[in-house]
Amino acid sequence: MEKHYLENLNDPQRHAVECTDGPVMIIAGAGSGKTRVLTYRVAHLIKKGVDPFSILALTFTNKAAREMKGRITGMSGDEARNLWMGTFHSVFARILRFEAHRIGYPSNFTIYDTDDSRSLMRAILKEHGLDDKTYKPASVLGRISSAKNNLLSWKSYQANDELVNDDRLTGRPMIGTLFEKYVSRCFRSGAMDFDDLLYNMYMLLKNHPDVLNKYQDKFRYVMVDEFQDTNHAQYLIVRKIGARFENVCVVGDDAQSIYSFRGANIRNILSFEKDYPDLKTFKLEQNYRSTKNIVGAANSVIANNRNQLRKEVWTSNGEGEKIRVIKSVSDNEEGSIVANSIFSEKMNGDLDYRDFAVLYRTNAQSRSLEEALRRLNVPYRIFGGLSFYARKEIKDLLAYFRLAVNPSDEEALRRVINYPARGIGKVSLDKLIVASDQTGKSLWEVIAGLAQETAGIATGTREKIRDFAAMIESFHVELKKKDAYELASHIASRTGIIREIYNDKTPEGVSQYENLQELLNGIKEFSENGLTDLPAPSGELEEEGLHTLDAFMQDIALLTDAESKDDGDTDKVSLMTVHMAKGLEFKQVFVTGLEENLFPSQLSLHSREELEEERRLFYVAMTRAERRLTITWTSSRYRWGKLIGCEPSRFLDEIAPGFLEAATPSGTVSPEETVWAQYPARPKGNGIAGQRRQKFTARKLTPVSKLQASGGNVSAGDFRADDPKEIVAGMDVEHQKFGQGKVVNIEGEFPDHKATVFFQGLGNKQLLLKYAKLKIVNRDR
DNA sequence: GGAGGCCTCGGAAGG
DNA sequence: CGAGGCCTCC
Repeated sequence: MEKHYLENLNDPQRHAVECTDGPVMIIAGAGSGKTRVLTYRVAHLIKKGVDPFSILALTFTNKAAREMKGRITGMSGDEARNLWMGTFHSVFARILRFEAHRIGYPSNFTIYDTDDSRSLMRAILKEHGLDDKTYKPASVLGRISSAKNNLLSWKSYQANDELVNDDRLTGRPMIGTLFEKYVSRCFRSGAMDFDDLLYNMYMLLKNHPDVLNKYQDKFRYVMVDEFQDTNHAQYLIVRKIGARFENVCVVGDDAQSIYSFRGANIRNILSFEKDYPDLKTFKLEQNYRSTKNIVGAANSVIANNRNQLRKEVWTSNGEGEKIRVIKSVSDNEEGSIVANSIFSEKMNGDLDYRDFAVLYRTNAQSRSLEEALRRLNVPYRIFGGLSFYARKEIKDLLAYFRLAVNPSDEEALRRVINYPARGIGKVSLDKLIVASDQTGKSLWEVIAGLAQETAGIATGTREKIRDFAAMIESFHVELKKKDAYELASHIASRTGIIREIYNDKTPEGVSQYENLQELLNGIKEFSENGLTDLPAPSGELEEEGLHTLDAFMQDIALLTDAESKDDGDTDKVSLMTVHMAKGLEFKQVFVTGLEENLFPSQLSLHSREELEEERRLFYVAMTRAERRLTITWTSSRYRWGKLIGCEPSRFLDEIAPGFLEAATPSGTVSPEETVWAQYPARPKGNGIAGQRRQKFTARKLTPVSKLQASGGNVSAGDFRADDPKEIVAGMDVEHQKFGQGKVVNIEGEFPDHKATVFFQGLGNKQLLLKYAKLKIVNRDR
């Protein structure tokens, strides 16, 4: 560590770092060096001789934990490895596995992700004959989730008049019962959902004084990042763990609290002051990120919020450019203005594409922006979207791994009992579930101990079920004998998954196959090196020997980071929602869609609290910009296929005029005037009411990254089918999914004529020509 | 069992 | 409009 590392800090930052003992709250304004203070504080503790094993640092995302740990390692060296630094969920999962026996769970419990929870809830609804329109799984689970986050058990829920009344009033009196069923099904499956990791952690500490004692004693220093995002359960757990030494340091910014919709409770900041009377509060108010114009404009907006802590963010940076506000007449024009502006500023300036970000309130807005960027060949990357582990093929294989570790895992079992197809159909499965319900046994117990007389399942099917159970059992037995990679690849081939997907020669199939290979490669790397992020709860060293599959599976459900795979070309414009942009910074930022009912969202307009959260969201958006901020809005846009008129957002009026560029009238930065000229004809400007979208906007998009990933020759966007009447035997044709093939035969009469087409690698396919979209590649016979 | 049709719904999203 | 879930038909 550098000798005078404290000199890298300004006064409030340094005070916050040096004040290591006793309760501390750091209110960190946007761009004020929050991460720097957190990392320095931990490094400082280590420097002072505090054992890293006794420092607990909790974050919300894996990314934040990873980055911070990396930076601390940079300052303090290898010792940082022993820090307990991770997300709330991963740290608690680690502890819960260690103490699982206390609460009746196996230590290899499964962690259900949102899909698992949903599928379980759907199953429960069906079993109870409840209509999933009235009882929408996601909304029922939402009620359960917020109960758990407020530390309410199903019993307390059912005993709570207010909640029960609410449910009766909304016509869903069964939610309390569903809560109970859901919890017992999870328990029977040896599974916890994300909320259970918090709920059970709290109950573990509350009901087991010796356990509480152990962890209070162990964690002498506790730190919490993004404190404004904590929910009630997280808050109480932190308070409990920190109760012995009271060396609890929380860092946050009330002005950037944008997650109340998922349970974050901004009042925790106020409770914290009440709970710790000798609390020391530090305010980081100097912004190092942005120009005076940007900081001033953002301040003027957030000043409209009534609920906030007093704080004055300032900067010694230069004035910079004024904020641009640009009006357009359609979402398409908004897109071209943004794209055009990026294109020309990249040309004229010292900026790379990666210095630009385009932000929006809702994902649906990305379409017109993408189209515009693509037309100018501006490379971009969309953040968010499907994580690697959320892909179907990955989840299928992981389901087998989950079963190998914990055969009681009902969701995994249901997912793969007939995938790849092995003749155990829906009817048999329903019978098994009925048997499970009647006996109170888990689905696995029913299957594993399948009695001769079980509820009228045919002998042949029973045989198949037995084979399946024996296969899972054999995987289970191998867990400790083989290393993760050996077992994983054995499972992949023994179950037939690999073969199934290898035989699928469609572009999708090929990409699925590559993804499975990537997963297996990751496991191989784990087998060789291990990858545990957190030290073992007891503090002793990791056991020597094999890196087994169950060890690999421990944290995998918690790795939900959206894919951040670089295809080598990282110089791209970033497109993302404002929520995703929190914590990031860019030299130039475009905030789009500043219209009433969009930003602020119309769903936020009925309460002051929600409107203030929207305003904080806009504040977050503005403060992402370092040098230049551009805000756009349009007077009409397509929403759900319909063209609607839009009014400018009230937030625009809240920006103090002194920070704004003189008004830019609509069309001043007209695309036609500049680079547009070089590109294919585009209908003249006024996209106002009535005008249909042009063909290029109606086309389906294939993201640039995907094109590259698949070798550049998949162009779903350009696929145009030919008239089926023209197709005759002998032609070469192309199918959107199956690729190129040769028409072997045509039978039947138009419009019911059917073609037999031979596709390379796929064999003959029967295609009804009135449905199958075929493009003629070669008319020669 | 799988593909395609029909219906519904529509805010943001970490673990 | 487009995605996702369920249902139906072959």
